[in-house]
Amino acid sequence: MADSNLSIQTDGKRERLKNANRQAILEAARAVFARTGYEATTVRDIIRETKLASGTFYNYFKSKEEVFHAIASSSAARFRPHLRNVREQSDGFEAFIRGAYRAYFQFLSDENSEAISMGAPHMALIGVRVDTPEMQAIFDEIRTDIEDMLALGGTEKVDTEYLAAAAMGIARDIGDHMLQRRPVDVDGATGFATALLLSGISGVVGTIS
Amino acid sequence: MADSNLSIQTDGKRERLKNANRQAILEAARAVFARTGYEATTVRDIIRETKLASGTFYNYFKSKEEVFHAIASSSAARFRPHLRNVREQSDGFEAFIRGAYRAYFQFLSDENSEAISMGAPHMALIGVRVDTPEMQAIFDEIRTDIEDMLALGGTEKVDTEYLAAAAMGIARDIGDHMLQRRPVDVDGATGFATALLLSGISGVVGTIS
DNA sequence: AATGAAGTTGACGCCGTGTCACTTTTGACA
DNA sequence: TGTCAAAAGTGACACGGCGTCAACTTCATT
Repeated sequence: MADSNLSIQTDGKRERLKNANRQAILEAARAVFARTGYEATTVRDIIRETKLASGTFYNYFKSKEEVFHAIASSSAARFRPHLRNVREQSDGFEAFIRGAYRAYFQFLSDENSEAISMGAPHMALIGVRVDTPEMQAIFDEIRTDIEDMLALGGTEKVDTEYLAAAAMGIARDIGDHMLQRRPVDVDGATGFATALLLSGISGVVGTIS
Repeated sequence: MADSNLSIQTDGKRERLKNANRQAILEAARAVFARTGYEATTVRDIIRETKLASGTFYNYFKSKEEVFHAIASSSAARFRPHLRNVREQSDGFEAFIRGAYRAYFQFLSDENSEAISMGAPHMALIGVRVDTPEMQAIFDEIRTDIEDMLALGGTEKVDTEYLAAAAMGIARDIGDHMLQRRPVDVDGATGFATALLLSGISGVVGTIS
């Protein structure tokens, strides 16, 4: 048969080119969104930053919205390994929570460092709430982590969905405010969020509505 | 002079008409956003739901984005009195927090009741994060409330900006999840958020980064 | 009733979108 | 190395939403 070396071949000029183009579009989109703001940018604005023609854009993405989701997804995908590290290296619940918050705030700071150094002209991508499958996956992962950890502790039942939601809500909003301050203080945000959540949990254990 | 009855006159067919038109556009926009989703709706879609011509839209709003902000602002503006009631009628910090969360979750439930009963086809307006001056005002109000209440208790210094941010982050995310559950349980969400925040605060008092 | 100001109307020009027929590039096979 | 089909790139074009504006209608004032 002809499937000796089908499917995923990273070699071959074709594949490399396709990959490079996709990356070029993503990078251009990232830059333009940051500079111009999501609403105001057009597909042409994005493609103009690359060497490609307008039609080529549509070989890779269906619309500007899809590029945006791809960026958000890749952002979430890049975060997951950090979270995995934290989970594996943490000894106990408190360490996990602290590590997860630190990882998130650090990640946020890194991802927005460009926008921060530019004085955040369009506040980059923060403030835009996205709900991709990747995001959902992270939520589920965190919820499961919390469930596992609390189960180990032999504590009573908790509404882990609400708890995970609250943990992420805290992260999101404190993160936004952290990015507004100069200098950006990852440790401060981490300490605050961790202390708040850990103390808070003791209040909701046994409070399954 | 002719300024006997200038400025704000609610009577007069002219004023009434203008007001009615503005309301009609807002209501139509609300409906179309809920049905079609924000991104997909066009100004024409909105105006088609009214008896007005396309050009008239622009006598009232600069763009679809501006209508959206007006809706969000009015939503926030309608919430503020509830918050004021809570503040005035609450005796002590705990009562205030609980009252504020209950007011918010109840408000959220009411505002989205239409979308909820329709099975939330486009999840209405939730999931879209807006940052209008009205929203900012609510944030400031809550932050000030927290500062005042904590000062009365004679507690140590707290990073009230982060605390207010966390309080609102908790509200937002738990609120979103509350709306996904059937039946929508305002009391459950209120209890959870209140318990979490109140216990959590004891962890951050004295933790000013 | 007359008049001007305020508000409405919808056709129009502009511009971004997404498509598609055509061209160029790539890699398989001889 | 030359041939060829499949894959990818290109940009002109038709379509549709946007915002404007000159003409028109309604309102309020004298």
